[in-house]
Amino acid sequence: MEITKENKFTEEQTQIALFAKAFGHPARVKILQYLFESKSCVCGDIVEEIGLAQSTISQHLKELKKIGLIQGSVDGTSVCYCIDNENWTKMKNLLGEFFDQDHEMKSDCC
Amino acid sequence: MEITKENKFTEEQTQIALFAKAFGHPARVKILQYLFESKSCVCGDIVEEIGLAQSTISQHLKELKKIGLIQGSVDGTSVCYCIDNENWTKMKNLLGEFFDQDHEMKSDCC
DNA sequence: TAATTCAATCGTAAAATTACGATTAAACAA
DNA sequence: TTGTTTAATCGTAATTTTACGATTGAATTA
Repeated sequence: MEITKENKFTEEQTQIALFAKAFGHPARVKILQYLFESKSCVCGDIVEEIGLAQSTISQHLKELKKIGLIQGSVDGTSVCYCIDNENWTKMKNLLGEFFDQDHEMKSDCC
Repeated sequence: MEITKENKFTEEQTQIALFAKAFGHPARVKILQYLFESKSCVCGDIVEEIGLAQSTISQHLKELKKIGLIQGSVDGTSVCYCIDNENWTKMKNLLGEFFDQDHEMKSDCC
């Protein structure tokens, strides 16, 4: 998604797409589920859990961090990742509203 | 997403990612919003509305159809697209459950 | 200090996505 | 029948994504 075509879409449309993209790969879905379910959130544990190379997981974590869904805090030589609850809620509200469009459906053709 | 790595992820994780991917581009977000809001759902009108080439829109519509979120019905020389409400609901439930994980959060580190 | 551990980054290759113009095929109109 | 309209498909280029091994850098341990 280039910056140059942002005029074609609203901020909201772009933001929905960016959030959705974060869930658009099963590895990132699994990482997020793991962060919710597990007591541990250490990067090394995530690597073992998901079953992809360490550098690949690092890339996925970077993306999730960039969009704001997770945070990482350094703890010695390891890094602990966890859900950013504030942004998770924002995401839920934005996507939730988008999903609930079917309740105010105006269209009647087809 | 190759088929070969499906063993690394559950059906559910893969399905969540596939649905999310459908929303992972602002053009498809806009198309879906248009289909909900507008009385018209003719392909040509969508092309005008979004502001991308006809062939590009056709590709996006194909993806949305493939994942099952929309249906297309031929009407003369034009094609009328609309939301597949049954699958939209399935998607809402699946993604909604995924989003609501924060309510049963077990993790407490960080 | 030297060796070790952990995760980020680099470099790179393969695959997927996005976009467009051109062409095709089907339905309709003259 | 011939021409027109509409949307799908084809071919292709540019960009992005995904994945991996190798390297780096920071913190810890011996």
